[in-house]
Amino acid sequence: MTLEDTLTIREMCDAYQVTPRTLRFYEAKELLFPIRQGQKRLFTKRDRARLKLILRGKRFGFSLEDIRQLLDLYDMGDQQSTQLRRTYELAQQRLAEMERQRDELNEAIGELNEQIEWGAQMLASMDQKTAAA
Amino acid sequence: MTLEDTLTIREMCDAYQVTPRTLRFYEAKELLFPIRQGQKRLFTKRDRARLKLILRGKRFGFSLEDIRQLLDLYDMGDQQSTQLRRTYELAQQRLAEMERQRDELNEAIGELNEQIEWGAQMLASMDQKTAAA
DNA sequence: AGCTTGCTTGACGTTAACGTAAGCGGAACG
DNA sequence: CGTTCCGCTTACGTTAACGTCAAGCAAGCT
Repeated sequence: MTLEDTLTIREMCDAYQVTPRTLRFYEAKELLFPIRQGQKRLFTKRDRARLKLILRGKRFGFSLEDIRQLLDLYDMGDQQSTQLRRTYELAQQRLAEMERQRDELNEAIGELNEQIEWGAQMLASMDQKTAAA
Repeated sequence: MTLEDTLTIREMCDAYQVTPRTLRFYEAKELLFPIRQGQKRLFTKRDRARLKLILRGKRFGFSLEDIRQLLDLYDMGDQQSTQLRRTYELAQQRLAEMERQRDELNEAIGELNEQIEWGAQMLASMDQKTAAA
């Protein structure tokens, strides 16, 4: 029974496709805070929510350190406004950075497309030769 | 006089905003092939063309090893079309990957914006309180 | 008791793309 | 001739995000 609604390390691994090493690593980096039952880790609902966000962040190309900062934005209930404001600014910086990255990526996609078309034409002409022979 | 139309390592660095270490590194990785005059490297027109492509490739997020393969696409006079086709496919894969990343990034930007608005409203209400006091 | 299985904590290994420092060889300048 | 540049090679250092042992406890099965 999962009375406490917690998962063992292995259950977490199976559920999220990560290794035990990864989960312990994230704990060491203060991204997760599993509780202990004796020696063993038990991952709570909160840990699962955080892990989802961590994995999403990673797909976006954020570093774990960046992610740790963003995670704090989600948890903050009613902190000092100075602290909140600082985090707010941090989020805006990230956003600007992300938009810049997106724009560069779009530009790169355009250029790469040109290159590919170039290569495609070359391939087409070679195919013609091959077909002729 | 640049009779031979070659650049020294420092001229290259200034021209392309890279360090000497980087150029030597690229040579070691067989991305560039400067000729030698005694001990010193001299970078030819071909090296300059390749370096441009290397730097562009890096902006696209290719690894140096990927780039080395792509570079061969440019040099290939009339190689096997199989090889050319492989490289062409590699570029397309990369493009798909980049588009996927861009889409995820856009999604993330949207979500992050929501969070920020949330935080902004909270800040606004706190400012009102502060002003009232 | 003995063995296996699962989890734990170190601690060292790995990859990419360079940075950085040490030490040496010529060339140019005063 | 001494010093200052510039460049060369060799080689160790760096960062991120884990992988991969090593060694050891605790529980459960037989």
